[in-house]
Amino acid sequence: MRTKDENKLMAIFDATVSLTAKVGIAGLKMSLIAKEAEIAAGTIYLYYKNKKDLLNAVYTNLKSEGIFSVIGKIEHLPIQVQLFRLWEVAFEYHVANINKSVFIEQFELSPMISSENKVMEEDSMSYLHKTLEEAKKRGIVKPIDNHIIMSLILGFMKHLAAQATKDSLDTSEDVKHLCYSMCWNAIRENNNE
Amino acid sequence: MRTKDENKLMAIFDATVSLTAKVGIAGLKMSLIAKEAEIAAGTIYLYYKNKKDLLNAVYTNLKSEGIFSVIGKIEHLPIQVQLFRLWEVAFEYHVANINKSVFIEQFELSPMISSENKVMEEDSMSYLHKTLEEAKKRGIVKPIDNHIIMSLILGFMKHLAAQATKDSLDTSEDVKHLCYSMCWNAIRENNNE
Amino acid sequence: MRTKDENKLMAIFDATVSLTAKVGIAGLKMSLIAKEAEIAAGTIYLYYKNKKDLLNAVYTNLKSEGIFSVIGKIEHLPIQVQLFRLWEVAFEYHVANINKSVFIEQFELSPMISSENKVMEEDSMSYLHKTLEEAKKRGIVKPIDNHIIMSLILGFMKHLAAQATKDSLDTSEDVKHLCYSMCWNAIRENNNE
Amino acid sequence: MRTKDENKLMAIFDATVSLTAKVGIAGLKMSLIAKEAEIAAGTIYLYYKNKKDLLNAVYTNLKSEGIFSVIGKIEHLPIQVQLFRLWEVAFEYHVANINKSVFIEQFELSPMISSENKVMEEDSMSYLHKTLEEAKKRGIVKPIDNHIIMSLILGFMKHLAAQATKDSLDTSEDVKHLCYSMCWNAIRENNNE
DNA sequence: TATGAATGAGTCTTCATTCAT
DNA sequence: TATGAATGAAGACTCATTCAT
Repeated sequence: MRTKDENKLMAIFDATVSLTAKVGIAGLKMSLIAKEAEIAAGTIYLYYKNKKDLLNAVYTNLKSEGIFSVIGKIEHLPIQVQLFRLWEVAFEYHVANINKSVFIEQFELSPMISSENKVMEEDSMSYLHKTLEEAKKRGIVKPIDNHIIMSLILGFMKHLAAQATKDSLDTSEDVKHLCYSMCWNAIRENNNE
Repeated sequence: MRTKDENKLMAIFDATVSLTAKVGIAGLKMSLIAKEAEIAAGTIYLYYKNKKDLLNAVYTNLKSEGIFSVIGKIEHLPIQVQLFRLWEVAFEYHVANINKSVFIEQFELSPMISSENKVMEEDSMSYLHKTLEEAKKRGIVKPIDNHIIMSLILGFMKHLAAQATKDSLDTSEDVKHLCYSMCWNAIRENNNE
Repeated sequence: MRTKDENKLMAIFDATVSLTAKVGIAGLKMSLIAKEAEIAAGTIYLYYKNKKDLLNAVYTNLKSEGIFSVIGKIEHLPIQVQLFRLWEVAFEYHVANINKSVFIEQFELSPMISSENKVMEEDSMSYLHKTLEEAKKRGIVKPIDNHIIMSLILGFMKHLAAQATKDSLDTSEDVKHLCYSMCWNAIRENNNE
Repeated sequence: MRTKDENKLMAIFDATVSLTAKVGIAGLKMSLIAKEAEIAAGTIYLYYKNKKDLLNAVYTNLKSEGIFSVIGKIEHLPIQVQLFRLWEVAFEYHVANINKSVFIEQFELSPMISSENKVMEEDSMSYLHKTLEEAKKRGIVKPIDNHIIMSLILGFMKHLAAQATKDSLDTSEDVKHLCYSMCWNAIRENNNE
């Protein structure tokens, strides 16, 4: 492995993601990416066949990046605690990587997305999916369609993360607990109303 | 003489919004807009100075379009019912107008947004804002920062609306009630946990 | 003859000439001509087949307009006086009609000039031409090629007229006499040096 | 890497001037300039921001190009001889560079001229200006306003140069002497008439 | 491999001309 | 006949990609 090359590849990758968050997919120019990555425009073509290829490679990479890969063993914990850990990890990922979320969002609607990527299913959420199913089976969480539950959790999370970035909102431990408890109240069984 | 056709303005407007949802802001070409609006490319320039102007006009218009303008008098209703009505109207708007949401999202990050529009504050939500404050004052809703509450409501709503369009999810009356109750459980006081 | 039409024709003609002097042939737009002539753009096409036709018609007209048509009988006068009258008339024409000179100059180099007009010979000067030949024959004027003499006279005249317009130079009777005497000294026989 | 080619700048410059003389400012297209300069259309934009900039740069350059910069020391010569040298140099410049004169003339009336260039004063003539003043002071040249003298000299010169190009007139040493003597007779003191 | 000047296909935009009124 | 909105061909300009160094 040539370290030099790996660095350039990484630089191009990072430049692409962070620039998209700055100028949008419509403002993303090869020359800009090159400048951000501190290389020459022509150099990008030593690593990627063309712009479409570059963007699709970045996208594939981001999509297959497991959000929960950092999480340790948690199966032994009470399911409610498991859910909190998952939520927390996902939230922290979103706050720390809004650029990635933005890139994904922008790219998915762009004309450059390949047909393979168009059908690509986000699977980093399957872990959460399974845990929710388990919780429903045990009667801890209401038997709501997972699409809806995950819309609540992810929609809330992404929106908040976006706000957090834009308006530099506070994302302290307290806020995280509060937000999680909101989600929890929304989906848990027995709100005894 | 042919009289200047107000419909054309509308057609351009609609074409711009729906095309953006179809091909993204990066794929939005004047010639495409013209074709979608069933006019000649040059005609657009009778109504808008250039592409940037067109997009900014569409954006301004969408942003100032009051989501809640359709709502009747509701101040006399119990605040919980008011909140449901607001939620319902917003949700229905989002489902019916995802294209608009998509356009706004895409455009806000594009290099074509004018500096005036960059600072534009969405004010169609002030109604919801006020009602939430009132509810908090009365102790019906938890004293949570409105940014967070609205992130929950809007994030959830937008995500669900997007899903609904993409995967043609069901958005029946039941689903609406369910989703609203989830939101409500998340924010109401007295979940007696 | 419909007076109405004649007026419009004239208005278009005048607008074309004066606009060219204002914005140059490169800035001459049909819409501008229409506005200057206070008619609608489409109306021009009732009188001229297209832009090229209009400009060529204006050009032909200007070129065949005899500068000396206003001059009375002068053959009986001494040739020196004849020459002065010719010079004076030409000068006054140029000062009063710089726009026309400008149009001719600009149009002759434009891609819109027709091949017929390209070969068109300015014949309004033939009168001057003949008189000069006569003067040379009589030994009053030096036997210099008419091209050169007329370059002196016309070049000087046009340049001065252009200056006069631009810097609003004085063109009093005195100045005219001075300028003419300069020309005269340049071409007359017997400067006994 | 290909090094930025100074020749290209020159080629664009030359192409612009000579094309204007060929097709007029109204026929001047970026694609034509590129073809004439034997480069790609896009390449022009590496050197100039846009068409307006290119033309104004060419203009500024031409205007500040000192016609008399080639002239050697002549102050020690009799003023009459100095004047002849100046005239000769100017004439030769005009004959050799009609394209430049044509460009200047065409451009000054075009809508693309910048406001800075609009007020730009031709200063390459200040040398001639000074010499004329000196000659008038010494009583060699008639005390005529310099505007007028220079109109005679320049108007004559430009007209003749234009004729020379169009009708391939002879511009031999003899012709130059003849023309200069005509100018001289027009302005010198003591024509003892 | 790395560079960035050069290229030219593809957009945006203008404006002569048409056409419905 | 007169209008000016609408058209679309043509020209300006951008930017992904190539290529000489």
